[in-house]
Amino acid sequence: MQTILVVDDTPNLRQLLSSYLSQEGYRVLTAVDGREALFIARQEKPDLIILDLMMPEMGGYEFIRHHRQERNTPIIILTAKLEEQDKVVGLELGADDYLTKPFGMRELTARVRAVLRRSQNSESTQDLLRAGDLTLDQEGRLVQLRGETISLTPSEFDLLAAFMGTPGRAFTRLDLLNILQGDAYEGYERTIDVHIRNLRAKIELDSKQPRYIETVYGHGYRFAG
Amino acid sequence: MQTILVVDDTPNLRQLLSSYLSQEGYRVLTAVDGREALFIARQEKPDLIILDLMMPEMGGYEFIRHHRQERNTPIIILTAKLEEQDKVVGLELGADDYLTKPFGMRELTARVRAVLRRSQNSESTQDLLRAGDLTLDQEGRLVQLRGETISLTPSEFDLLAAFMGTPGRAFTRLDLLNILQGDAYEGYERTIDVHIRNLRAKIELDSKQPRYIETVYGHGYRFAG
DNA sequence: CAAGTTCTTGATTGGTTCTTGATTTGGGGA
DNA sequence: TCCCCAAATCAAGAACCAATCAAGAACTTG
Repeated sequence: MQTILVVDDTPNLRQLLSSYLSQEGYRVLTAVDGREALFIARQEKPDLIILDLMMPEMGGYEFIRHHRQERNTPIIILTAKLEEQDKVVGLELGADDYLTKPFGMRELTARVRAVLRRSQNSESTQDLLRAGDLTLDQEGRLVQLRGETISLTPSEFDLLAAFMGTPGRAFTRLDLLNILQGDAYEGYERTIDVHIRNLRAKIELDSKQPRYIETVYGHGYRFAG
Repeated sequence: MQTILVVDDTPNLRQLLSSYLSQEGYRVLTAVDGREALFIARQEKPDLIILDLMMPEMGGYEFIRHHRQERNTPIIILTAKLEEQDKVVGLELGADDYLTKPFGMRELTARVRAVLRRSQNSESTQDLLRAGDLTLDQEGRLVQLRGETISLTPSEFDLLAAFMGTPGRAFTRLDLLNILQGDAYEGYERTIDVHIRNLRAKIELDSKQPRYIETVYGHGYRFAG
């Protein structure tokens, strides 16, 4: 099932889109501004984002810029203004399509289907995760630190990918063991400590005061995002 | 240089689009109806088709249906009518975008660029793959290294084609086995190692320090791109 | 059908990574 | 501040992985 993230500050429109798209068989998430949208997009990795350009807090443009740094989820822009200028800027920024309000639901779903079909064919879904001066390429299993490719062991890479995939989450050691060994994990939680130690040695400037992988005392570890 | 085919029955519009797009650096061909468009498209294989839906002789819908049987060139639809109906049908038929008349030239070029950019990313059907001083011709199943044609076994060729088709991706051995034997693959992952070894012997200067086919420890192999 | 290729297999080797248990360091509550 | 438990560290053995080779099986081609 495909997931669509709707980002709009007006509750009515969120509600409308949400119910309509749900009926069409999509899983629909909503966010009220760019900030929340970024957060949800990181966690849920939606297949498509429908975005209102005019929003308080973090506006649409800004959201696109930030989000594009991390993923290239297709984006459909909603705009109230009929100005050509906006459309052009939006498309240049990397939006995949746009709709001017008011629009019909039939039209919307047609666009949604078209964009999703395209993005599935193109499958150039490069999974690039970024944080600070770290870049992790999931597809290529490559990690760069300040532009330099660094060499990680399989476990180190998998842990870092998990961390960067949901920055800010505090993982327990069991969570992490789970990631490394599947749910049939067994054995020592201390193993994780050693992997964390080795990872820190490779990516942190000062292992004593880690910038990326923080210790959550009594719980586990968290990636600062 | 990219080629755009403009299909419209009104000479004015053909002229306008043609001169504008030429200025933007595209090679522009024109056709007055669907019949002629099909003919030209077969010959010239344009990178993009801009199509007026309302045309005498063979109409826009019909053209799309016929053309899609042969290729999937991206198509932008022009429509005078503001009816939602048309847009929906057009998109369902496989158009990639549409514009309602009247439209601005800035808007048009933005769309053109956006659509071409998208289709280039997804163009995995490119016949000639290049990397460093390697050239792989999919259609002719030929590989050249520094201008010299080299001889690869079928498996070696298929592997190299897969690698060069998505450089930078880290394939697992199962991925590769899949490519060689279809999804009914069976048997030893070590088989892949041997193919890789033989491939390296043919294309790498120093198999110990491969420039093209890198080992991703604990995972598989990656073509450096 | 026979000769020549290509593919697969299994064993071996050298190297990397992971895990473990003991020990030291450090955080936080009483 | 002291005490307890959690986290960091270390080194060594175990487990794992990639490269390589040679021989036989499977496939192609004439």
